[in-house]
Amino acid sequence: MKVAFEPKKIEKKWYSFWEKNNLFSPAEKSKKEPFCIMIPPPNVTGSLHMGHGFQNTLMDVLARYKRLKGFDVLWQVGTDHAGIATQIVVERNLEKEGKTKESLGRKKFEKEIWKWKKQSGTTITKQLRRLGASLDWKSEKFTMDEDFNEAVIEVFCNLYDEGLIYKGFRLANWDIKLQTALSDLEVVSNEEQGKLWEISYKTDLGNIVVATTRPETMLGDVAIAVNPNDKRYKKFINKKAFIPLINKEIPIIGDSYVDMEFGTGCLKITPGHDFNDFEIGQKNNLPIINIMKKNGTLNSNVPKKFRSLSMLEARKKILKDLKECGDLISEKDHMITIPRSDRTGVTLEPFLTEQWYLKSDEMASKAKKLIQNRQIKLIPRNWENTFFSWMNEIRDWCISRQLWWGHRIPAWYDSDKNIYVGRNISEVRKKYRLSNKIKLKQDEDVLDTWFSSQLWTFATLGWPKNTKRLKKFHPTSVLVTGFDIIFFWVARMIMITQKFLNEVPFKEVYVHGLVRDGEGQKMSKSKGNIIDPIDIIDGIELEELIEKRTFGLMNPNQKEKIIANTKKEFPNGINSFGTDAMRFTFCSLASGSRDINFDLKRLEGYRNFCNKLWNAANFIKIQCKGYDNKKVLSKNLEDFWIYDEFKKTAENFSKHIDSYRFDLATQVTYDFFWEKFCDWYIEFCKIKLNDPKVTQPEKNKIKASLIDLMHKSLILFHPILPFITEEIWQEFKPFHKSKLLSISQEKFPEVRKISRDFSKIEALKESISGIRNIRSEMLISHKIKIDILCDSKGPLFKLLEKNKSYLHDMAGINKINKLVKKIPPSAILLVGKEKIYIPLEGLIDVQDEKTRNKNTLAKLEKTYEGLKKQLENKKFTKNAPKNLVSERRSQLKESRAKIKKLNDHLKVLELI
RNA sequence: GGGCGAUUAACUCAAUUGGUAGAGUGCCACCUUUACACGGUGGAAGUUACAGGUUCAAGUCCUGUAUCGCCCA
Repeated sequence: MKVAFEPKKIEKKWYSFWEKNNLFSPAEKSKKEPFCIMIPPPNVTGSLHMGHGFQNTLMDVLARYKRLKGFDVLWQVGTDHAGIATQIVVERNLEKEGKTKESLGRKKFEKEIWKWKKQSGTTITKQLRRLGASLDWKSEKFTMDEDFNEAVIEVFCNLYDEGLIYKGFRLANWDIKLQTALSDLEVVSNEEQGKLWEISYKTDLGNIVVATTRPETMLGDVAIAVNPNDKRYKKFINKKAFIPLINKEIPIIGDSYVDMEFGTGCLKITPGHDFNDFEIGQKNNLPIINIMKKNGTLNSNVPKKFRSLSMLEARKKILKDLKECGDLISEKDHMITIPRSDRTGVTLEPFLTEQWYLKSDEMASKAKKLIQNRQIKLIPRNWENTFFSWMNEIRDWCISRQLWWGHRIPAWYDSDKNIYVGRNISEVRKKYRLSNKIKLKQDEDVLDTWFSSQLWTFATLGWPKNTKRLKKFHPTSVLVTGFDIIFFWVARMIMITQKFLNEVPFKEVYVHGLVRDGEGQKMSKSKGNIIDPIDIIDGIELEELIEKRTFGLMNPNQKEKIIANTKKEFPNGINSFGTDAMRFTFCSLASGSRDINFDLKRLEGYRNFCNKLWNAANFIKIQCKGYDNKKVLSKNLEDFWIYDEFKKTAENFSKHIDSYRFDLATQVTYDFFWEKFCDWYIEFCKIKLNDPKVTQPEKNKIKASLIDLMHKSLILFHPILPFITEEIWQEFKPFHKSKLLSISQEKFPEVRKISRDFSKIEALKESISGIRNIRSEMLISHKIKIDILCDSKGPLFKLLEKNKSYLHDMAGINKINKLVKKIPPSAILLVGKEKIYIPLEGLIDVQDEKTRNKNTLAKLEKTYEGLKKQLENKKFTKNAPKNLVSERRSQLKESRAKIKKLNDHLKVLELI
């Protein structure tokens, strides 16, 4: 074993070992209780980011922990075809070759995408392996797999036959760049600086001034609306107005929707290009005029001079023309909410198209009940509100996309555009009794990616076939996901699973936070603050990091800033920390809060922890060289104590993992191993093992205990630190003699209850710490061994005498002398009710000891006063729990005694 | 405008049903002690954003204010 832990040397080898031995697949015939987690399928051509790293670490901890606890675990792996994202990437690649998808045609383009998937689709799965994720690779799924597609078609056909899927002609959010409709959830609305224009319309009763943020849609106006209660405009209602520039006649209507306070109180109504206007139009039986083509330019419904202009160009021209004819009254700055495409960033246009919709209200109300009666538990629970508020306002879901990559909609049309829906064309002909002579053409559109992802929990298990896996693992145990996709994914899974399986998809949903950078900023390419988890694992030079962060920037102006920030934050690049340290850090940050600010400094501390574990193992290995473990354990006080500490730690660890408090689980782990096991237990053992007076059989017992505790600790830590624990466990095989192939097959460590009084060991530790403290404050070199005095009649003397080798090595104590009548000038240490005297002659200045004691006295008096005040309060003694009151009483007693002793001691010092 | 969350040590975060605030990093002092300097020993550091209230007792519960963030309109 090397001195310092080097993760690079061990990680890769163990992952391939696990995979080769198929350690992560569930056993079909196992009678163990099933436990199942579905991975939120990452984009097949994507790459790992910190969010993935965080999320998959937590899932892996759960999966490994549950295996140790004796469950038959399935952690289902797979990837998502990610319709829009993938299509965009492939289109961009083609662009570089001067090709477009149209020039290739649909079939060839699809082939190109599959080619790309084959080439880059393993990136993310390889990265998941680097994380140590114990996924069941044998059952890996892809949402575009043949059988998965069957499930998608099955669901679509059933929903259609039931009337829940329908085709509707209405406004949808239209991305002019992709030329597809999007669902409400793919819209990102942000406040942006815009303008408010006032435009004058001629009417029968003179001019009326309309306020608008989108003057270009004027060409599609069908009415002007005013509030019927608005005294200013009441008389205009039912009169005619004329659109400037085109002089088209439109009615003036009254509608209470119009806000009298906003703008001029006059609203132009353009149902073809505004969602609110659309509704007003429907209500008032107004026509709908669409003035836009699919690519965002104006169509033949506008005068020739505006045709083929983009919306923005049209705006400029219209404003110019209005100005010229004097109809533009004013132009003011105005903050407006601009809807943009989540994917392309372009401004979305409300656009009149025919799309497929899924009726959602009924399914939503059922899903709501499942959360309300806790059949599905959201953790932390406060996400319920968010969930309900969306469910209450759910709108029908636009599921069709005008893309070429995705599940083709199983609908066919005859020449009269009649719709036939079925699993395939032959089923359609049979179902609708259509002869072969009738020509049928399949719908060109594909389904929204989330339509297939919503089937993830059951389609991966074989549905619609009634497979053994489905029976065994569905409903799944827990879903681990971020709050950003509660609506997109979680809610829809609940709805669709309830509908088709009449079950919940999962019993619990652990909603974790989003990983941000050390300053709480969201990590994004444009901010240039992205950290790649693999770079944390392997490390990266500054230059390469800068290169990575500035490559392919949308806005090259940001480059300088990103370089400066990166240089400032990582002047020496990023060190290699290894997967285990990163996983430990992720866990330590998983407290249930919404934002996770990833701080590399924390990472460093936990890397050190891995090193500590490594070196403790190294120590034991050195000590036990050539030792044949007979597994007879040492049974001294400190042995019982450390086993008891381990027992508490293991229990707390379980408790915290079971309640998804990964941060607390890492805390108890760290505390036990470093503060208890290394700082005290190993130090005790070290002394005995080096002590020639200790017999060989006794030493063997100590070795057995060290090995056993190390073995148990490794298993306990394995869910969080899979690689280092596997490495040490394998190295320790000659000691612990397990016949298993891997630590991952072990059972969660159990320790029998130990009923002992540990006050002696606490007194011993307190004595050692106390003496060290005094020595340090008195600046006594650790090389100088000193004598102490203690009352031989009390139990402390016996304890110290028995453990004098510990005091010798750990506190630099030479002799423990009986108390003599004439106590020499000493520093005094209070241990419980007893005292330890450290004679000061020749060691320190008496004055220093006085100051030290006065400081201690002041602290003691402060706590004493506090306790006294509290206990004098009759309300406290009456109302507070009895055990608390008695605890405070004994605390008071103790501090009173301590104060007295210190005062006595000070008096003695005064005499010197 | 509605809703949710946050504000605790210099930084990043904890604190069970209210019971007298803890880690990691950093800081100070000493130590190259035979597992580990990615280490050891000891130490300093907080008016828990602010103002009220409830309570014997408030970081924790209630009300308000400020700042920041997210979601929905």
